[in-house]
Amino acid sequence: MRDEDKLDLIFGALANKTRRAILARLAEGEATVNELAEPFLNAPEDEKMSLPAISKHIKVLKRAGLIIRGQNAQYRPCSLNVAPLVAVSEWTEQYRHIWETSFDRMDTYINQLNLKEDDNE
Amino acid sequence: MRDEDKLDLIFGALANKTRRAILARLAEGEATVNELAEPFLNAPEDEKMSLPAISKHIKVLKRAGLIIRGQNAQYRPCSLNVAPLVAVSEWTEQYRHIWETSFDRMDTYINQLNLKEDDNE
DNA sequence: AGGTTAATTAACCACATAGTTAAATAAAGC
DNA sequence: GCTTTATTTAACTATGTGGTTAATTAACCT
Repeated sequence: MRDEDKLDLIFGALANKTRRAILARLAEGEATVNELAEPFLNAPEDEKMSLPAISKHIKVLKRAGLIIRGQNAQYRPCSLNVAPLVAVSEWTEQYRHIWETSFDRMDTYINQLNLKEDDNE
Repeated sequence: MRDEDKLDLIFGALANKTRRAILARLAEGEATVNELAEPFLNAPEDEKMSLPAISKHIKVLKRAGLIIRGQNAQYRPCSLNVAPLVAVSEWTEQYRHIWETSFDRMDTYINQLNLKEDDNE
């Protein structure tokens, strides 16, 4: 698979709040699926989620290379792999000169305006 | 919409090679839909794409706030808005200390191994 | 008014995501 | 061997993505 195409999987994996939360948790150290799921099992109604749902999210993260699975008895702990995040960082770097050169604050302003308009469409 | 949820749209918009190519083109200056579509209309078989396809991609990019539309006669030029890219950059920054502290090269190595294994699954 | 150009929308298809509940697998511990 | 614990898979539903071709809208130019 080409590097360019890996970015599809990586960005796709990051395009979900639950998965980003899982990564944030893994940044503090490896965890089992149950540990990762725990905060979602007993969560406010609108954020509640089942174990298989988390299991699927983990699959997506693994496919993107963002996590590595271990094996320890019946536990299959997840740990964060930062390499794809480095790839994302490098990708965004190519645009840095644009927002550092000139219309930084103005762009931000227009963007906020723009998102508000979108809400009415 | 919360900032956290905007990231869903932003990462989702970036999770596609065609859309990233459109952004790369826009980094060089504003362009009309036809101008953006041109390289895809006459492309090698496997990359060929129609105008409406590009139009849809632009819609996704606009929803994520990555492009701003102008209006000039029947032209509706697109221009890049970097604010969401700044948001992505800031999001990845929170992980930088992890890959800068220790197992940088090792993580990368494991990741590559990992992706190869995935191909066989 | 009629035609050209730019761009979007409609209607459709195939497939992926995101979730559910229920069943299956795998290893551990009596 | 049977039960418990950890995790995944199956089967299903609803919705989003990514593409197509054909039709529509919008503004310009004679």
